[in-house]
Amino acid sequence: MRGATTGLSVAHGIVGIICNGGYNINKLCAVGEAIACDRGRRSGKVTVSIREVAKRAGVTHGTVSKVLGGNPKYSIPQSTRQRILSAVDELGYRPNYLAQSLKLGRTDIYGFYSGSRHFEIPNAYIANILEGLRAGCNECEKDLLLVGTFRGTDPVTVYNALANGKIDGLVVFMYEYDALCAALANSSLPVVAIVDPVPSIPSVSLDEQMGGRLIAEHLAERGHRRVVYCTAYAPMASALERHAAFLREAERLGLAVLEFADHAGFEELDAYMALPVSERPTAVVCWHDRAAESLLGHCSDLGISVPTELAVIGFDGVPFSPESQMRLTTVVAPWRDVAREAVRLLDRRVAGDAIPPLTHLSVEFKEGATG
Amino acid sequence: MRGATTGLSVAHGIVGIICNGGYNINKLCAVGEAIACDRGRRSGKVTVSIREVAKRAGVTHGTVSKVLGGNPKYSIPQSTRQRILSAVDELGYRPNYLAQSLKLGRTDIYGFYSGSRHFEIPNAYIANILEGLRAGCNECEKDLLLVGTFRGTDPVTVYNALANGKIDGLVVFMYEYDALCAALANSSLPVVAIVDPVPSIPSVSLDEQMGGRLIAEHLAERGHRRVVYCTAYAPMASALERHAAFLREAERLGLAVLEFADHAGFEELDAYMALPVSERPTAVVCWHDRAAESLLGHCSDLGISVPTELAVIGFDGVPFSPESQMRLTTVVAPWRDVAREAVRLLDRRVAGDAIPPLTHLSVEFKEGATG
DNA sequence: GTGAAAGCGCTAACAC
DNA sequence: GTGTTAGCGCTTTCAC
Repeated sequence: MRGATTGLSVAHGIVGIICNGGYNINKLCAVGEAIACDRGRRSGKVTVSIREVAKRAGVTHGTVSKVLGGNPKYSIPQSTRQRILSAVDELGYRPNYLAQSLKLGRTDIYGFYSGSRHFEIPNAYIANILEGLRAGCNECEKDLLLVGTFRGTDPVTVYNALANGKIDGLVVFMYEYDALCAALANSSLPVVAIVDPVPSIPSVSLDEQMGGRLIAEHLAERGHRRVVYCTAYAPMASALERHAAFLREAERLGLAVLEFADHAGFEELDAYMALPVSERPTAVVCWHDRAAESLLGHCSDLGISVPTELAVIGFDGVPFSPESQMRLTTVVAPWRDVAREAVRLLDRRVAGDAIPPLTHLSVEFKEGATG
Repeated sequence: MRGATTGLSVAHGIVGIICNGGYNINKLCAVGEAIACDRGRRSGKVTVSIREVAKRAGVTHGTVSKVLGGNPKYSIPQSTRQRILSAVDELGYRPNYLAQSLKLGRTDIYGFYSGSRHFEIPNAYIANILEGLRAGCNECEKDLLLVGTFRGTDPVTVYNALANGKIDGLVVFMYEYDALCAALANSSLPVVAIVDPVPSIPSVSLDEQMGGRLIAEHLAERGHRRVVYCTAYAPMASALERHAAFLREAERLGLAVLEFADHAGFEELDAYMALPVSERPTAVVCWHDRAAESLLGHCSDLGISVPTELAVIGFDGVPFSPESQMRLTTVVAPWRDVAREAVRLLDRRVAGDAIPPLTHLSVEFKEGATG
């Protein structure tokens, strides 16, 4: 048995040793800073500014700025530069981002705003989107600001919270009929929409046509003739487009399509299932995996065997942990990539490039055990 | 069958109708803004400032500031106030956050930084932490900045990126032996650590003592005599503390404990399982659910039946979707609450209150089907 | 090569 | 009640 308890008992000691040994603490916790700790934030000067560095180095603050800015256009001799850098070190000077940003009109922060009422990060679909945003921001070296929803729903207030200089660009996730869209579209703030494409805002979304088509083809191939489509609780452009594509393809393939709405419970579906066998649907296409999972529960409750009696097809395919994932037949949507691509486009847009109004990412049919 | 296709075909039309009908577009997309769109950001003045509002209202910018600031200390007559508000409306003025923040020394943004190399949002554990941060920030009306990791690992650089005025407070998630800790502890930036407690930084974490104890008690109750503890890949204070608590309690209860490390594969465990029955362990306690899930896979591969031959206990209990979650016996950790509590404390700290150096949240034993 | 000065947009103390 | 002014910390143009 190994001595893990020993490791624990000295754990606090380790901190001091490693920290003091490894780095110049003066650089991290400088004189000015220590004073600041004592006084608290409100009583007087807390941070050391460029002017104090200048004084200590015997130059003016303009010169300090030139050295620190690193613009090769100004040639500052090594001696002065060295004096300034020493002063920076000794005083523990750190440039104030706010002042810098105000002057430069740039914050190096991208924002994300979701108007969705159903926004919950542990929802794997959302988590993947956030991960994509994070990855994208890391790539282009920006921090990511999650703009809070506490401001309510008044578009003017929300817009003001978004377009006030705090961020250099914005990724949004909202319905195209949100009043905010018009404002953002006309704003000078670079914006990219994800998931639900928004007209007049560059958007990154799934190839919903492909999604709808793949599902219809699969069902037809499997010999289904009558199927049910379970629609979204809200008229989201992306879901509608997939729905329409599905219907088009279903018609072409001779599939009869019944419908019921996700939010309305299973009464309608139950009614369909009570039809005589000749008229009874043999598959349900759900607008997303969660609806499909809930339906599977319902089938299990009613003793409907899946997929023999009823096939169930989802849409999303966001991997939970591989082991725990249900073997749902679904269409895998690259949410992570959607978000990351959005940030990449945003970055190009911010840099002044033109970007495509609409970017579609392919989806992939994934045959599971439910249909 | 319902006509969803109709809804789709007019979808784009809806935008205009709803947006124009519902709100004052001038407020959202004002004159100055429209011009800005044309010119782009770099060519000249983009935003309308308080001075332009002042000019239009026939007052000075100081007066405008007073009206907009809403400080009751200054009493501005209705007539002037009205003129100013109209000008604000007509010009589509929005206060510049950067300027405001620079002046006030406050950004209304809380930051989150994770030094962990394993930071991936789709990991349910992380997702729940982020959700807690989001909820907490929403409660105290702050935006949440995810500080990127692209700056590398040099503590000076990272520290500069954190303590530069960009945020009012910080929640961190890192090992206590990270060099950054010392810097943050001495910084004037209010900081709260989560998950792994950091000495000298107020921390919110789980009651690991309780976690370790609950597991040992459960195993003893179930009649186990020889168990294996699967340890973390890194010496995290929280995991070490739980481990130690488990060992203590196990000893008290007369449980023999073998060990193996998560990262080292299953060779050690296999060796234990090859022992004669009298010496063979009957349960494995994993330092977190992921390790447990992976172990379950291993057992399944080797034909070891769980929990008959070997009980498997996890730690985390973050719910994936309820339907898809494995029925793992585990200890449920309230990650969401840990993060939310951290933000609440941070908010109090920023307001000037004293906050406890250490906050522990209770965990809950959850009996599943694996032990 | 370095200094002086203007100004980013805002708030707040002080004067009238 | 309103105007004036200083200044938050920084960058950058223009003199010297």
